[in-house]
Amino acid sequence: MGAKSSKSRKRLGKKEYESLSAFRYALRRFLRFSEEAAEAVGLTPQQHQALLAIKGFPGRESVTNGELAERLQVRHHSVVGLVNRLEAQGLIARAQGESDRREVYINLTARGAELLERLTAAHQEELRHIAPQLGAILEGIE
Amino acid sequence: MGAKSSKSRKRLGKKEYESLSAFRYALRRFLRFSEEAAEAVGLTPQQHQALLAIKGFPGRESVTNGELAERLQVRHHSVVGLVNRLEAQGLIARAQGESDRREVYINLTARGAELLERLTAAHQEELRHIAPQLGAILEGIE
DNA sequence: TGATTTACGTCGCGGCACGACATATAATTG
DNA sequence: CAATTATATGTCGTGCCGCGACGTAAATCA
Repeated sequence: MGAKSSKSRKRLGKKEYESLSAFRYALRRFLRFSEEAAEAVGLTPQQHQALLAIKGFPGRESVTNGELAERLQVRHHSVVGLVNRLEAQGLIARAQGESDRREVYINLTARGAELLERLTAAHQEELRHIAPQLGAILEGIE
Repeated sequence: MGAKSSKSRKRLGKKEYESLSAFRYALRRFLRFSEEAAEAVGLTPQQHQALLAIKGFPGRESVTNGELAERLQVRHHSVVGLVNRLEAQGLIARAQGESDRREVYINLTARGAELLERLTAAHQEELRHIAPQLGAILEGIE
C-alpha cells in the first residue's frame, strides 16, 4: 500500500514535529527558570539538583555517591567533583559508611537545607503554574 | 501563629522534597534517553534539539538564528556554533534573508530531515510510554 | 546623513560530563 | 586464609557547549 519508505513506520506530519517541539520548548523554559533560580542563590544548576536528590531521596535524607549518580543520571565520578564543590561551600558533609567503609554518605548541612528550601518553594509554585500547560502538550502527543 | 521563620512561607515536609525530586528524576531519565538516541545517530543532544526546533517551528520549517536561540533558550551566539557544526555535517543549510539581509534562515537538508524523522518516531514512542507516569508525579506536586 | 537599533558572528573562558585509570575495602573461593 | 574478583569512591586530562565581551553589517529613525 502507500508505503513510501522501506521501513513501515508511521508518517510524521508537520503537526507531530510541532507537538514534540512545543514539549521540548516548554521543558527548556522550565529548566531555564530552574537554572536562573539556582544561580540567584549562588548555586550552579547541577549543585541544586544534587541537593534536591539528597533531601528528596525516597525514605532517607542521606545518599551514597553511587545513589546520587543514578538519581542525577551521570557517572559516579562526575558526582565526585560536584560533591567536592558543594563540600567546599559548606552545603553538604561527607560521612564514611559504617558497615561498609567504602561507601560515602552525603548529608545536607543546615545551610544547604536552607538554600534548598527556598529553591524548592519557588519550584513548586512554578510547577503548579506550568503543569496544566505541560499536561495539555503531552496529550497532544499521545 | 506557628511561624518559625521570618518569611511566612509554607512548611516543606519530606514528602514535598520527594515529589519534586521524583519529578526531576523522571525528567532526567527522559533526557538521558534522548541524549543516547541522538548519539546513536551521530548527533549531539543539542544538535538534535536544533533540528527539531527548526522542523517543529510553529507555522514554518525555516527559522532565523534569533528564533532558534529563543526556542532553545540559549544566547544567539551559542546557536552560531551549533549551526556551524550542523552545516559542516550537511544537515542544515543557511540562506540569507530576502527582505532583511541581516537575517539568516536555517533549513533542514534531506539528510537532516531523515535523521530527525527517525529520532522523532523514537521519542514519540518513549513519551507515550512515560507520559502517564510524568502526569501522575505532577499531580502529586499540585 | 549621523546615531541608534537589530541581527549575526568571533574569541577566549569556565563548568561539567566523560573515558581511562587508581586506590581501598568487601566478598568469594579454592 | 591467601588470592582473586567485585564494588565504591576518587584522580586526571580532554572536549563540548554556553556565556560575556566585543565586532560588523544592515536597517531604522531623528
